[in-house]
Amino acid sequence: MPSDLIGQLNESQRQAVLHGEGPLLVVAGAGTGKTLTLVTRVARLIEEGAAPERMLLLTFTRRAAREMLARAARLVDGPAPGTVKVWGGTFHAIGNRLIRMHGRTLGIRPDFTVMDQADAADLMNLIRDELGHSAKDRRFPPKQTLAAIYSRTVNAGARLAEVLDTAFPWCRQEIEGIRSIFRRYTSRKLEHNVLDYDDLLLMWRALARAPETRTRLAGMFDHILVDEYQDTNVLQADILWHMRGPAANVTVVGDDAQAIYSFRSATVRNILDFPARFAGAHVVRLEQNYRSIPPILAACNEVIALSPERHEKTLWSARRGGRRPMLTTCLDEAEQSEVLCRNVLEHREEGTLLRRQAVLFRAAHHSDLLEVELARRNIPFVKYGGLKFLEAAHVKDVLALLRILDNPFDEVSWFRVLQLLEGVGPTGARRLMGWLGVRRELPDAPSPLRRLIDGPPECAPPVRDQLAELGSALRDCSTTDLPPAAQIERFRQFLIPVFDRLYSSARERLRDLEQLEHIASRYPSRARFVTELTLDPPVSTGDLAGPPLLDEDYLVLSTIHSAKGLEWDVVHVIHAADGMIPSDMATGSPEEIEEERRLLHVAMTRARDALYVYFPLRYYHRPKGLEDRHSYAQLTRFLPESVQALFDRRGPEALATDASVKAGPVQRVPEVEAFLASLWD
DNA sequence: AATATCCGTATTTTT
DNA sequence: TACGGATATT
Repeated sequence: MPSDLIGQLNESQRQAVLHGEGPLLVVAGAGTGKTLTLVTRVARLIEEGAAPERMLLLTFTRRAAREMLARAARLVDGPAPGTVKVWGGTFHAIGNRLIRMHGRTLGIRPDFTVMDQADAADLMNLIRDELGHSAKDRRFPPKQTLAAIYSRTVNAGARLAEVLDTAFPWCRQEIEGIRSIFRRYTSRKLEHNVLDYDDLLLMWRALARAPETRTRLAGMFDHILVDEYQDTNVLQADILWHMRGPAANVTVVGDDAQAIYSFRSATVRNILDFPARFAGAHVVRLEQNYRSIPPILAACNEVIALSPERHEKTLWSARRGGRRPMLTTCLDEAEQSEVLCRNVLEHREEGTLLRRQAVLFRAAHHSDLLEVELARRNIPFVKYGGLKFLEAAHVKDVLALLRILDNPFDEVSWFRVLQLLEGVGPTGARRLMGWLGVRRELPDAPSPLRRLIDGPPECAPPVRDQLAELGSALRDCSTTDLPPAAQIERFRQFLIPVFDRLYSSARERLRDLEQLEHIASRYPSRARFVTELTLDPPVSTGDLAGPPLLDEDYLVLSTIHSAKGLEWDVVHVIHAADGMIPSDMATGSPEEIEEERRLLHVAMTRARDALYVYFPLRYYHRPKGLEDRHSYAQLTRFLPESVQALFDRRGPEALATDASVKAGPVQRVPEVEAFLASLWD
């Protein structure tokens, strides 16, 4: 390792990089060079002879893992071929790999399919119907809620009753029904060779604990490094504990002031308890911020200082000068979009590329209006977070077809696919599934896929013909070794008439399938493609059809959650109103509110040179309606006077301009009225 | 009995 | 926008 690399680090960073054997906790505030430190540590370990293929780098997203490994490779000596052998990815992605390698010991076949949360919800729904909880006499939690309750319970390792009490009190009376659904849900997944997200962690932990495999797993890695440790949950901490190996060379990096994933059962206790659990852990704190100019950092510090919890760091800036952040009060959302666009373009004029600027918001739909305005002004953008490509109905349709080929006993996929046929609804699909034998009664039952291909069942001719079509599409894709892209192409042919019948925007949806085909062409096998798509879906949706070309400039729109770990020169935080941040879905308990405060802190600390916070005064309730129903919002409670004092302020423009120009309630213009009257009265 | 269709509503955040 | 619920249609 070139010594000047070490020389560029500050004292704390150097300590973290040079730390020898044993557990290490790096408490790293926002913008303190956490990634640089982690990457340099990886590079140094390799330089000193650590085997890359015996290192594991766990990050929050695959994107982060890829980026870090690429940077580490550059540090070692150019794009070193050795570095890419480092195991890197999310807990879920690594779990997926390990379970495919060693799962047989637990009775899991290596060709299992992975369900995303929407699939999990669909299976819950299927079971809910079976158990008769869909009766209308009383309301039972809807499928997404069931999936959410399940996931939270499993990840927290808590009793169902407890989780219901604390997080889902309105479902408390239904606990018996929920329990019976969960029981069947669990066994059903095993029978059908399907794992959900949570299983990837559960089974990994089971492997790491099982007498037959635990030594092998704990012996796989000499070094394990975990990024964003404050956002891991109990299950993940357990996994780390069991995987730690004899030397316990475990490095975790995190910041309790940036914990924003408690809805996924993440707990800051993991980071707080790390020194106790991993005895002899060395602790390093990074407090020097290299990212933001001092006035921005001052505002960020003040926001988090108001948190009643103890955050033992105060960040100080290594940079000088700069302008204070701007708090802009807008009349309404429309004005917010307008002012924002102007600011964005102004910065671009001054030389800040659009992609060095980001708009951050609490919930995915908060940018809806802005997106319209950006499109109108021809400002290109990419949106991260929110509805994913593969949550769109048509993408799920083709994915279900692909899944059936890999796992002919995938109930959820059959249920979806069969309902694509005209004249087949939920009931018809269930009957057909019975005929196909999708619910595997015997361990070595014949494949439903074979049954369909060999000859359609006795049923009404229109359905039978469509089944034959479906069968031939499935056969074409299963018997030859078509590459994944060609299989999608084949299914697209099958889906053209289906989409025309089912969806109003059939053409756009079919275009999306071409997009999918394009993505698939990068994958060697269908199974790989489907799994990787589930674990690491493309980020943008719909009409944007794929990532913009690399040399194109685009503004970044992102939920605050998806902005984690990233930075931009100019950051715009919109909807800084109570009810948005904190979301009024999250004001139930003090803990929830504190998490919302950290969320705002995370958003603000993404900014390097300029920070804008926008607050619309007025919200309209019926976007479509003609009536002018609106209410007035309060500035977010996280920006009280003491924090506002650190901002420059700009008021609502419409009020600031000359009073006579201000648009009142609709004006009467007699001349126009008279003209119109002449046309139709 | 099953499917199609319409309407109102509520909608966080992610692997 | 997608879901659940209710009603209309086959």
